Amino acid sequence: MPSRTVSIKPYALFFQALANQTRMQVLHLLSEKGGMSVSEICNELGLEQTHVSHNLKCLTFCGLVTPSREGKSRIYSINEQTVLPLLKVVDNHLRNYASNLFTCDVLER
Amino acid sequence: MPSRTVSIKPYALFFQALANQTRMQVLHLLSEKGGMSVSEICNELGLEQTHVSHNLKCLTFCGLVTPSREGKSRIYSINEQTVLPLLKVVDNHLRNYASNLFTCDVLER
DNA sequence: ATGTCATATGACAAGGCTGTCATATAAATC
DNA sequence: GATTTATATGACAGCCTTGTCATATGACAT
Repeated sequence: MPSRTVSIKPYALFFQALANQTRMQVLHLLSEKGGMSVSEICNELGLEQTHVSHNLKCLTFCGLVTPSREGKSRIYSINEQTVLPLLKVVDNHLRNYASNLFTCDVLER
Repeated sequence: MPSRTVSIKPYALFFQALANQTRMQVLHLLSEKGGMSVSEICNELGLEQTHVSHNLKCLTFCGLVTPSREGKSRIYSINEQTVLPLLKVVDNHLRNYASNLFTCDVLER
């Protein structure tokens, strides 16, 4: 039995939100170009609206993006305080310790 | 079509390695107690050996842990350079922006 | 209030991941 | 080299996640 029980599930859930190409694409896009409406994201990434909306809901739920009304549109912006340092750590990791991830489709186990 | 195509897949794969309770438990454990053999990890977490080995392979593949022989055992240690800052960012995020994740089982979407 | 534009929601099939079982390999001791 | 101990690998059923389709809601203008 674990000697000190930290609640682990929230961590796994949080990372699950990031473990998806579409959601990572959205985060990268928003982190580079700032707030965007759903349809702008769709156009930029060439993805369907419902597809993007579903994934934005997931990102919103995890506090990674925040929507704000602007007329009929909803502008989504990233949580810079979290996303920017996170991407920085991962950039560094991929470069230095996990370059193999660039040439594979599936996780080994 | 994306105006600037960054390779996104490696990011998603990397986070996928973290999007699992067992693997998060292992990372937390190793980050607190240092290097451990597979059987020690099993005992600490109360998990089956094959289960742990499978997940250690995944973590190793992603460069999050590194094994080293010690007699018949294999000692696994975390990549501190990545894991510690990563957990710090996420700790902070969960506290400030995603406390809802503490009381849910499934990601909303 | 009706129409239109923008976005969200619900449901579901297809595919992917997880944990477990059975089994293999690797190192050390006898 | 046979045995024991420690860990790894392969296969597979069950579950979860994904993207898509059909449809609903919300805001604005007429």
